[in-house]
Amino acid sequence: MFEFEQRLAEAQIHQYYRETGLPLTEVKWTWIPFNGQWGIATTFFQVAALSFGSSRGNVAQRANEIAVALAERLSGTEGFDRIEAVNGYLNLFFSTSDYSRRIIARVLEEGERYGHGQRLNQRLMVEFSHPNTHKAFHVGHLRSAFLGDVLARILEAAGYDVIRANYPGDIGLHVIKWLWNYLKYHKGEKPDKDITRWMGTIYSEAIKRLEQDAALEEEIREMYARWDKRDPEVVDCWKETRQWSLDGFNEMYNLLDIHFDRYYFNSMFEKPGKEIVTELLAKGIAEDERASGGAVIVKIDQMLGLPEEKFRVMVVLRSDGTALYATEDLALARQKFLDYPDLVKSFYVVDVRQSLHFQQVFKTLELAGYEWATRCQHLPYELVNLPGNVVMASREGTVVLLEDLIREATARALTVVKEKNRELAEENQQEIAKAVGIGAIKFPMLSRDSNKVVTFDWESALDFNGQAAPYIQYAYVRANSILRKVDNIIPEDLAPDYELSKSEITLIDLIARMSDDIQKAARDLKPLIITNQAYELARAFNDFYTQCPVLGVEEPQRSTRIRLVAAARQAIANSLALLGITAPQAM
RNA sequence: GCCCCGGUAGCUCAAUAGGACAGAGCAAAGCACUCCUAACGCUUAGGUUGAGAGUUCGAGUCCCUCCCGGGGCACCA
Repeated sequence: MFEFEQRLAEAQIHQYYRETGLPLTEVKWTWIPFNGQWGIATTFFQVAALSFGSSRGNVAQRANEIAVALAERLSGTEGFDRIEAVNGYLNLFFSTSDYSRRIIARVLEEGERYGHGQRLNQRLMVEFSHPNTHKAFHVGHLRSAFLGDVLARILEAAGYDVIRANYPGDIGLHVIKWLWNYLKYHKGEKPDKDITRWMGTIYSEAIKRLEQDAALEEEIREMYARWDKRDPEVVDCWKETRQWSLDGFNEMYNLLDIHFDRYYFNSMFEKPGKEIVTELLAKGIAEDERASGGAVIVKIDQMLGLPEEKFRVMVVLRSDGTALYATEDLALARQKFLDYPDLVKSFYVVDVRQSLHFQQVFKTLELAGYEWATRCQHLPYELVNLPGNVVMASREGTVVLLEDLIREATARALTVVKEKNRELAEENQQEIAKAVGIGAIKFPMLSRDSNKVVTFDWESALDFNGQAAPYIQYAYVRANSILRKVDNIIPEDLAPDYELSKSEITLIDLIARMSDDIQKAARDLKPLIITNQAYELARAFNDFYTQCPVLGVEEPQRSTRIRLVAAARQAIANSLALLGITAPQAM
């Protein structure tokens, strides 16, 4: 926003360094933390420390001397209202009127693109969600779905072209067990509603049956053999029932506003995976120990000549010659680069327990000579547990189903909506409840660092107060409500010619930081930077709302504030969009 | 045994590529609703950032050693 003035100041600082023989260190700007008037700041501790060379000196004192000298020299620079030196810091305060006018004008001009970066013409892939077909979808699965979706949104906003990929686990022992139970006890049945729940029920029933009677394992082996031989009955049944699961997932993805560009199915990679294993053997990277009853393995540490264990040993093919997850992951990684050779990065949003696995897969591919292997990156996240550190697992029955959570959250939101918006049509009330309920579910999973475990409990999941999505949505609604009263007619660009209050300045300040925050979130791959930003923005708006009347004040203050409200509404809307959270029109 | 991650207010979490007094929410106590929607706001209280040593002008952040918790380490995914 003030890039020009900033660069000018930078040039002058360097000029001063040259004249006084100080080292030409980079000038790093930070925001001045104080409220009231905004600006940028830089420190001179580093320069001061360097200036002493090997001899000693009082760094703090020297830093402050430099700051004072520069404050003197820069005083009067255009674009800055005030320049001061404090404790070795040089603070440059922007001219408030000019600054706020520029910010507001820019937001209103750029609209939903405000804060977004220039197109970089660099393509990325984010793989996330990867649900298992023939199983229930529970709350533990949400984290990957939300994180991946929001990362994709953030990276897009930062300027990348993003391919959103899904990798459903559509085959494997769990599917075989499911098919066995279905064909034996439920043949011909079809789910009508709540597909995913129904699929999950068939699966857990299979597990129960197998637990009760160990002899049934033989039937599972037979079923697996039939699958291997591509027995038409089994394959057809698999195809049909798999689709049910996918339909169920799609329903939920639509509800959650999550979309994919590309589906890779686990079942597609069995053969190509085995081909890669053959290749690894030919290249002498993998070792076939099947003759001695072992498996096909890659001794990664040994290949790399590492003295200590790091990547350990990866099994790439079972001793019976069948493929395992690792086999398929080798082929999947390759397929992604066959489809999109220009990928700058290929991200995998998968839980932290698979960290070693991915290191092994990527390192093995690197050893095999695939140069793109170094562009693969695992983005781990911690699990969602139940109180008492209980892991959510379908087999254990320790799960909270997504359907139930959405239903509960939406129902709770609906009672509040009905209470507060009696005059609204039922249909609109439902819509708002959905936006609020789902937003409330998403927010807590996005607002904590991905390497922190989330403990799910109903009470806090359904608590809409405080640092939560509804707070931000409410700020949006309030802004919207003011603007509706002026029929959304926004006054022409004008510079505020009254002294801005602290809450107006804070609000503008936060709006101004948006594009920095998006870039930072993209750089660090951290959605929580956006949840923090959105929350602070909402808080600043709520503060402004209570402190500054808009419609009841005289011109030109009134028009300026209407413009500010419009800019704030846009900024909040953009933040919510990045988080995949709907901004409702009323609450 | 080896590797990875966490430990910040009673609880749940922040802390911008080492930078200004470690900040929010919840819970607690009090205040506030004839005024653009109170799903809001204000005040108070609450901290030896797990412990110890180190690097630095400056450490919650970086190095080292411990303690506690979680996870991972050959044919599960």
